[in-house]
Amino acid sequence: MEEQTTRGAKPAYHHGDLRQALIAAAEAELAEKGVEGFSLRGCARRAGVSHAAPAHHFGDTAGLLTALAADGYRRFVIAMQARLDEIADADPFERLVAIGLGYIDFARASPSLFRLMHSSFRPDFQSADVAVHARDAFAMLVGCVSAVRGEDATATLEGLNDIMAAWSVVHGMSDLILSGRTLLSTMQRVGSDENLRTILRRTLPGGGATR
Amino acid sequence: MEEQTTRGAKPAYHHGDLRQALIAAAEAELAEKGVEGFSLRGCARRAGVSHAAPAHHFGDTAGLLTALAADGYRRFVIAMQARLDEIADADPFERLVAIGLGYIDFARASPSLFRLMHSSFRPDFQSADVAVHARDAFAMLVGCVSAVRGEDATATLEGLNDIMAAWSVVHGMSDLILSGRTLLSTMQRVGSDENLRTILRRTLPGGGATR
DNA sequence: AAATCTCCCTTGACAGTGTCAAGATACGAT
DNA sequence: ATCGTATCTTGACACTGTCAAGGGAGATTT
Repeated sequence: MEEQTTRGAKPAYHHGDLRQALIAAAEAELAEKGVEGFSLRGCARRAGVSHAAPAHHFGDTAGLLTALAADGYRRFVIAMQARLDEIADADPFERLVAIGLGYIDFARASPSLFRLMHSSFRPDFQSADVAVHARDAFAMLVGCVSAVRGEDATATLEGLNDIMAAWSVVHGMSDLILSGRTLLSTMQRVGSDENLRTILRRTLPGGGATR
Repeated sequence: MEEQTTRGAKPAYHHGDLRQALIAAAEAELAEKGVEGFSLRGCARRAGVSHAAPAHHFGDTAGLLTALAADGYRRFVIAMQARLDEIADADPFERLVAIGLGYIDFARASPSLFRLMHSSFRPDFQSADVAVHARDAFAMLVGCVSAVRGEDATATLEGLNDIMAAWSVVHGMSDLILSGRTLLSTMQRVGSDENLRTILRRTLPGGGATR
């Protein structure tokens, strides 16, 4: 039974599964060198193949980075879902806080991947592989904000503004923590998980004094 | 009267003022190619000098990018100050909103420079030139948040959290707008200046329902 | 005024990069 | 068993950043 013609995890020709091995190598390369130090030939070396081998599977550097970003968004959704699963709480606002913490979890766990997904233009974000997971992530956000508001948040300007506000807070916190040159993030108290939760509770739409 | 020994705008030897010309060329290169497409030799070509000329003034690529980032932070402060100047309002909270709008102004006006300053590790952020202006920017934020709270915001955990929250909202909005792949920022209504002000008024600490 | 000095910049080279073309190799199918 | 095709390698090209060495113009000294 054939799965896919082009993308599927074809069993093994020479290498085993070079496509997957290259993605793993690329993630190591990315984590170690960052987006700006990323090298296609470096990935090939890590995987133990010739310098032109990646081209056959991914076309060019952008293609490999696109595959990385796609996998990143997939795991991004998982990270947010994990925070949702660990609370039995069905309170909509607490669920919004939870995905915010998951968002930050992901950024901290995979800083270079996060940067690739949000601050680079090298991957092709129009790619279907990326778009499908990115939309999932966006849908989680919209869903949680909608639940808090008790209406489809995309229907009204106020709802859209709440989406924008929630996304901004969480994304901004993640990015500031990653840049690491904030005086704040280096202070243990401010960057602690519990304190981040406090900030989110006070700042996310539907929380704070509004609550 | 000598100004500085190393950095001063020494009048002209062969070129006129190559150092300044290179910075201008570098900014054009950055705006056109982005951080990831930035090329030192490209800057030299733009300035009409040989490929190794920049090295003498800036050492290496990181040196030139550091100079760019330093100038970026300088103008970053100016952009925030401009928004402060245009309101006669002395209300502390409105002043906080104003610097937030200035922050976003800068990001929109110089997206690549903004990215260089916040999402790259190539410039040397320990450099004194960068640090001095970056600290000015941070001081503006701390000052405005402190004014809203009526106390030194860095003195208490709640104050630090307000700083973190305010910074996160504004930085996140800027970054999301730049990435441009948010459904939101493409919608005229959400990205409009007046609507951004509305969001900030509702989200920044000391505003919204708290107010 | 002439020679020297010093700084600015150029030239040339090297290792490394991404990408393309062509060839070798091994698997699956006929 | 032969063929076909997907997989990978080899080689080449233009490009990059960085280093070493040299040339040339202003300033300084004798």
